[in-house]
Amino acid sequence: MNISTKGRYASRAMLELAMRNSPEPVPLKTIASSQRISLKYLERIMTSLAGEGLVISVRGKSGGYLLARPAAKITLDEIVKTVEGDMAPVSCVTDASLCGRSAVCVTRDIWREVEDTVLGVLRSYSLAHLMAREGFARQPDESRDAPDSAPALDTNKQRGE
Amino acid sequence: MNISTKGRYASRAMLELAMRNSPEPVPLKTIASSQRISLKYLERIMTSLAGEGLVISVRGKSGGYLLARPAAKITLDEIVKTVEGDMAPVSCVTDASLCGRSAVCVTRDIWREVEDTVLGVLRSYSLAHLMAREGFARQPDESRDAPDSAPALDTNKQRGE
DNA sequence: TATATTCCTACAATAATGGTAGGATTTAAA
DNA sequence: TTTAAATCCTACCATTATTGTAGGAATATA
Ligand code: FES
Ligand code: FES
Repeated sequence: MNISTKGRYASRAMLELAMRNSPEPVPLKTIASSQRISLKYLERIMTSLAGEGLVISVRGKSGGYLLARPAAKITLDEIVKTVEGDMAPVSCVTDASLCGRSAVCVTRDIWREVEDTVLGVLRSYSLAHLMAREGFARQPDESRDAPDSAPALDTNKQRGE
Repeated sequence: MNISTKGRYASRAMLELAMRNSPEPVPLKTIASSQRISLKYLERIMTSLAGEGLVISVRGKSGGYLLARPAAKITLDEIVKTVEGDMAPVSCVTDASLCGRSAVCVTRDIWREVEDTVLGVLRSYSLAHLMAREGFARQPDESRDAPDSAPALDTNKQRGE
């Protein structure tokens, strides 16, 4: 029962992308250093996210990555699923032919329920939700008294694996 | 996101133990062959279940294993947890010191929620539930018309991984 | 005593994870 | 036009986890 570094790195990178909310593409060098993730590894991760249409990649100088949709429309299950691949805790849930007599298997339904439940939890969180948790939640009316020094985000914020 | 063979083998072995409902200890040789699990591997799995008090082991000739409690009182989460170990999808959920700044980490709470949810699903299934799904559900009043020939369970029933 | 069992520990083959390395390609800026 | 900064691609590799196997020691019954 593991969510590998890929899933966690991808989540953190996407969250940072959301928080920066930059109109210009953000280069991975920036995110890699702020999140302390190997650049090369992160490249591969982001490439697959781009392939799935969650981010838009801009090549060439002053290129980088942009969220493909508003942060409120990107949920964790999408991110985790694309980088982790199949989320079924047992392979036969996805492909019944892998197990001998899957038709009569009792536990299979339960593994399936486990998968559905996990994805349900992840689907209930969008990047916007996560941003709100970070304390960047002063959307509607500026009501909360924010610290004067704008929370800079330069040094490794939300570090921690 | 995986439940390894240990968790699945343990579940199937326990289910078979429940279905046999034998007053005499059932030797692993029997279960291993009926479930097509390596005997030596199964030994190790059952030993840890015994250590956790889910089954009772009887050593020596004509020994074997017995459920330590009625099938209705043993849930899947206990089985899976003991053989799989920590079920947290990310290690810092269990031990916060493993992640740098876990105090300010947003995603950590979510990984924790994932773990809780999975365990919740597993906890909602007892061995008795699983037996019922197998069609051995004639508990309360013998109302359902059971096949005359007692369902023998000898050949590999509920095979499939 | 012979036999059938659990218990214990060490080893090993395979697969998955978590990267690194080295470039090729693209594109904006100088 | 050149240079530099970025993504893209693919192959390799080290480490760890998984999934067992092997061989016997301990235990208890018949
Ligand atoms: S059929 Fe795959 S777990 Fe039973
Ligand atoms: S502190 Fe471990 S995931 Fe954030």
